[in-house]
Formats: sequence, C-alpha cells, structure tokens
Amino acid sequence: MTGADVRARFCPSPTGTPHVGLARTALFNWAFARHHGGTLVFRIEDTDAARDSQESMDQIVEALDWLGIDYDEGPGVGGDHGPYRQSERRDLHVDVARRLLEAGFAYESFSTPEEVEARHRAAGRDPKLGYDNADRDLTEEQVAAFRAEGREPVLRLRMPDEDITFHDLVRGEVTFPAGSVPDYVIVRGNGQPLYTLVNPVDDAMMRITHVIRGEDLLSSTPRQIALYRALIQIGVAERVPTFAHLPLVLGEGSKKLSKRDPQSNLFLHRERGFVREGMVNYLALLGWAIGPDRDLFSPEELVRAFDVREVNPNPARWDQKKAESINADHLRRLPLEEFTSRLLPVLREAGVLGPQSGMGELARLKDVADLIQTRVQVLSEAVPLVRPFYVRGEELEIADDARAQLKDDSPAVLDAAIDALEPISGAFPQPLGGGVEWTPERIEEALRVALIEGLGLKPRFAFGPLRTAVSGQRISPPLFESMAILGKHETMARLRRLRSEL
RNA sequence: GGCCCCGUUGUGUAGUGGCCUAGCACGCCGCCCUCUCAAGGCGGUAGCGCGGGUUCGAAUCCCGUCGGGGCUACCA
Repeated sequence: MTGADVRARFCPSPTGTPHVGLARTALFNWAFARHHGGTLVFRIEDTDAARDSQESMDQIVEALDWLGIDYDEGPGVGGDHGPYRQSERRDLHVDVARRLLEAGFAYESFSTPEEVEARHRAAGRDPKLGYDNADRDLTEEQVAAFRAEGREPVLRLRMPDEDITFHDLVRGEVTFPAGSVPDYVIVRGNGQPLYTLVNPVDDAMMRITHVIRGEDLLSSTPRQIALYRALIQIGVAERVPTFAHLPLVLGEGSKKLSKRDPQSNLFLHRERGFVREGMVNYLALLGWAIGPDRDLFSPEELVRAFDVREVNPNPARWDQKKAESINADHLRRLPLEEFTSRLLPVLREAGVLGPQSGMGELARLKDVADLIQTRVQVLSEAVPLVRPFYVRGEELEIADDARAQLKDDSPAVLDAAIDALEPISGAFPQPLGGGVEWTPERIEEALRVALIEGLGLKPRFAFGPLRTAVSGQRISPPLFESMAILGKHETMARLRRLRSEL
C-alpha cells in the first residue's frame, strides 16, 4: 500500500477564503500521492448549506491551481468514484445509514441535549460529559412511546466497548480507551446525514487508502474507525484507511492560526507577491524538512523527497519573515526572463505599466528587473523600485526623505555632474553594434573623475544628490546602471530639474 | 472536567544511546564588500521545560511532573 495503489484525498468544505493550513494539507496529500505514483482525489464537502458558498468553492480550485496541486479525480475532472460533490451523494449516505441501522451498528436515539444534561446533573456528574448512551437499548414499547410524542430520533453509532488503537503515520501508535467516546450522531432528526457519517463513508466508497489531515481531526479518529469497522461488516468499506495527522499551523502566541488572521489568507500572500515556488516551499516547511542542512527546494524536489512518516508532530508556527526569505530565494533563482514576466502583472496592477507593453518597454523592464532581482523578497516590493523608470522626469516625485538628505553642496555636485556627463554621447547603438557611449562604466568614470577627484567628495556624498535627482528615492537600484537605462536625455533632464529647484 | 496530541536557541527544524564541547535556515548583532539598499562573504548571539531513574555513557530509553495545544454539536 505504498505504491501506485495509494489513494489520498483532499476534501475541504467550501466555507470562506483558502487558509494556509488548508493549503498545506492539500500540498502534503498531493506530494504524498505524487511521490508514490498514486491517485489524488479532490472531494468537496458542501453539505452545510448555511455556510457553503460557490465563491469559496471557486477560490479553493483557484488556490490549488495556483499552487500547482493537480488532482486525478474530482469535480470537473470526473473519475470512477463520483460524484465528487458531497451534496450530490445524499442518496448514497441515506442508504448506508439505513443499512447501519438495520444491521444494529446504529440505533435511534430520542434524548434531547437538555435531557442528557439533566440526567448528568441528577446523577451528580459533570453536565458537559456529552451523550450518556441512554437510548442504546430502548425497547420497542419505549420507541413507540417516544414516537407517539412526535419525537424524531437521531441515529447514533454504537461505539464498541473496547480500546481503539491505530498507527498514525506521523505520531505512531495512538490509543483511545473504551468508553472515552460516546455514541455519536450520524444522522439528524430530520434525516440529514452528518459529517460524522458522510466523511468516512465517502472515503470508504472512494477507496481512499490514506487519510492525511490536520491534527484537529485526531480525536475524531476512534469514532471513525468504529464506523469503518461497521462499514466493512455491511460491505461498504474494504478497509480502515491509514491515518496521518499533520501538526497544526500556529499564529502569534500559541493559538491555532485563526481564519480571521490576515496571515492565514493564502491569497493575501499571493497579492503581496509570493510566487508559487516560494509558497509551496514554505508551506512544506511547516512540519517537514527535506534534509539536515537545506531548506530550499522546488515543488518537484518536494515530490521526490516527501515522506509523510517524516513529518514532525510538533505544531508549526507561521513565520512571515522566514516565508518571505524563502520566497526571495526562489525569486532569485528564476531566470531573468521569467522573473521579468512574473513582475508584469504586478506592475500593471499597480499602474506602473499600462495594460499593453511595447517591445521597448519590455526590453527596458528586463534591464530594470536585472537590477532589482536581488532587492525584493516579494513581487510587490518591485513597484516603488521600478516606477521611477516609467515616469517622465517632470512627473517624478521626489520623496521627502530623499530631499532631506540634500546638503548645501548639492547644487555644486549637480552642476559638476551635469558638466561631466554632457560630453558623453547619448547616441543609440549603431545597427552594426558598437558606438554606445552612454554606459554604466563611462558614466561612473566621468562622475568619479568630476566628483570624487575633482570636488574631493566621499562617494556616498557625491552620489547621494544624483540618486535623489534620478530616482526621487533615498534607496534605489544602482545609480549608474539606472542612468544608463534611463538614457542620457532623461538623466540630464532629471539632474537639471532637481538643480533648478535648489 | 474528560480524552488525545505536543515539548531542541526568538522562529522552523536536524538529531532515534557514544560522530553533540547539539548541525542547518530565518531573525537579530558585528565585520568585509560597496554609489544607497539589497545580494554575497566572514564572525557572533541564543536551545535539549523540570525532576527522578536505566546505562560506562541520554537531547535520544522509562517514570513522574510542569507547560502548551486540540477535541469534547442534531458544524465540517
């Protein structure tokens, strides 16, 4: 059961926007299935009409698509075990519930929660103890009497009176003592099957072999195992699947990362400029490590190396700094062309570039991208760095902190720079190549001669005013390269403009 | 309260009895490089929750204890 016959699944309920913990669970199931050459099933658990939404459903699909998590069976792609929307499996569930009842694995329970609590109080027990199994062995007369009152029973699964032990792939052997799990509801009084029934039934009918999910489901495992055993008896299930419970993803403090916390929102990270490779890498680091002295890897490397048994059982904390550092590493690994094209939509969104870009604009972007690739951790950080290259000199905003750096000698520095650069030709390249003088090297040389040697300035103070003039920023991509990209005409205009304002 | 899970520097991890005077990464600090900021290089900071055992030897095994977390619905 560790080869191509492996069948894992990812089965979110479409409530709310995709959470990073959800994404991590999906990723591990995917990596597990792909590693073994098995099958990944995507099932949507849309049986809570009050909370489910199509919008959320669409977002989940979009998230999987973005992360590159492809599945072999699921809504939209089909498969031999459909339907894959739980809401369309209602008849199947109702039928299984009936068979469970007929075979005696489940029974009708008429107690209301208030009555259960009252019985606990009367007996001096903690009222929060949960169901007391009181309706387990009702006589036909008692059942008839309850029905005569107009009560509609829920269906409860009869928990076996024995310890339940299973081998969790992440945690090893886990045992729940007999009696620690009360008989639980699998069908509502109104006949609606509940998650407690439906989730294991669907896994069984879809022949899932490995259930990899969050630790928050660990404590519901014994009751599911009891259900599987009953399902095997009535011929619905072939086996009890193997379980693996992934550690929780924590936020600040020591609490589970809340859906309310913006850091839990996968799309917010994408908007910030995480790329797929970076997000997959960081998500995988939440509980897993590829090796003792390495933590940077591609999605392909993840699939090759992933072993769910190596997942750490400790809770993992979402560390934004680490996440961005990992993302930055992936950004730097991208070939320049690829990095440039990832930048494009971000820059358009920010209005730095228009919806259409000509060849010249794209060529310039590639030159600029080359300068900033090691200077951004997330794509959105590129916006202020790139913008100065796409505004006309007179529109360039000079930031206050950049202007504040200007000193008394700034006019003289600018004058000297203008004089030094003026003789350099701004001519465009000749068709046969060569002839370009406006290069970073020539610019730097001319400026050093004029400002460092000529005026005797420290480089830092010599180039500061020029940086302010050219980029409008205190921090910018390298100055001489920036000037070369802007071209002589634009560079001179910016230098003169700032000079004229002093 | 009950049941379950977890416990290595600030964070994530490596570590399964001697290779551990505990490795790696992020963070933080310093230095180098340097036109700013990054990147890169070098160095530093900081950890086995606690107490008992077992053993020649324990982060690693056992017990206890403390701490954190999860679950405890006719939600999923």
